[in-house]
Amino acid sequence: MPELPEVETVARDLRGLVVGARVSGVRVGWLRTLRSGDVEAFERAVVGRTIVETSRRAKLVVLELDGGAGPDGVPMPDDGLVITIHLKMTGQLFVVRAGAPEDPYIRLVLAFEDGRELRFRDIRKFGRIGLAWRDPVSGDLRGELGGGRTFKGFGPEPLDPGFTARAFARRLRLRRGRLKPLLMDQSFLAGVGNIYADEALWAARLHPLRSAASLRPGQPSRLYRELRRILGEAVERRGSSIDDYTAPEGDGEMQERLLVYQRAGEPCPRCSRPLRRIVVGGRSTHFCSWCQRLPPADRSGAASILRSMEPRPGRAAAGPRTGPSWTELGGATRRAAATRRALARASQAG
DNA sequence: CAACCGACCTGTTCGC
DNA sequence: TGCGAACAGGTCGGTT
Repeated sequence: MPELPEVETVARDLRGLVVGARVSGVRVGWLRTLRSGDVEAFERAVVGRTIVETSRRAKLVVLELDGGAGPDGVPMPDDGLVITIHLKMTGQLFVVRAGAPEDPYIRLVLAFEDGRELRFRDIRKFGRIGLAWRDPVSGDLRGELGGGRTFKGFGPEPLDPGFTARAFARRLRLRRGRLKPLLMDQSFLAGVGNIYADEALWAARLHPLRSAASLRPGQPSRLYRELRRILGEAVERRGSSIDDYTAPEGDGEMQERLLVYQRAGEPCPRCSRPLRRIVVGGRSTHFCSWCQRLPPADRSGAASILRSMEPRPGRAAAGPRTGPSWTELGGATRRAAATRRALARASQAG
């Protein structure tokens, strides 16, 4: 669930909690949480080093480390080593005192010399923690220590002041795919996931199945503008608290401002026609088929997807289930999620 | 290059 | 009431 705004919030919250903390030990509860799978190598690399900054790149939380100390206690030069944390869907980070009670979902712990711990909690075990390097020239993340895969190149940061509408349009011109998967392609643009892709496309009045090549003048800059506006507001509001997302210093409130995500069947805030849900690239996609038109050229390839669209009037009596009824479940789901988050926080509070 | 699928995981919710 | 299927979705690797 965490996308750019949520990960940014976690990185910012952590800054005040872990900058200056020196790593004294590592505890691994689920081996595959470590990208390299090599606990000893990870320990050797990070124990004795101090976290000097926290940041975000794409959907990665980045903990920047100093050079640590050599055998004789002499400070070692900064080699740009960083710890990378990908929360994937259910990852959470907490800072607590050592010995605080913990539940069975703690997958990795960084112990600090001051008696506190950074705990990575992840119900579904998809999250990954690794080691990488900050390239002194480009400033971007490089490689992976310990035999893990290298990061594929991340695209530009949508909120980077240097990322202009012109640069976005230029990038768009190089691609031919559909807009929704394109926005979520981390090598095209960094940090956008399912929620904010849907919101931005609706705000820009562009159909998720629209091909990038079919955009008319003015549309790329509109998409650029809406995407930045929504991501910016979401960062201000500390992200959307949906399902398992929570930040070290508390939930966000952007979920109250989401206009189409998980709102299939509800009236479109712009035209009042019912919002639709389709599956694109295996992911739920929410849009308004009136406000977000598909040009004839894009229709043939999209026909099979659009045929499975819901909600369908009068499908209650018979026929296969085509998907959950978000309209009726949204509230209950969100309440359950809030309860889950509260429990998670309580179990980490110590 | 683009699209799609299965794998990775567990908890929740749904239909029967 | 219980049971199994569907679903949530970020990313990677493989195939078409």
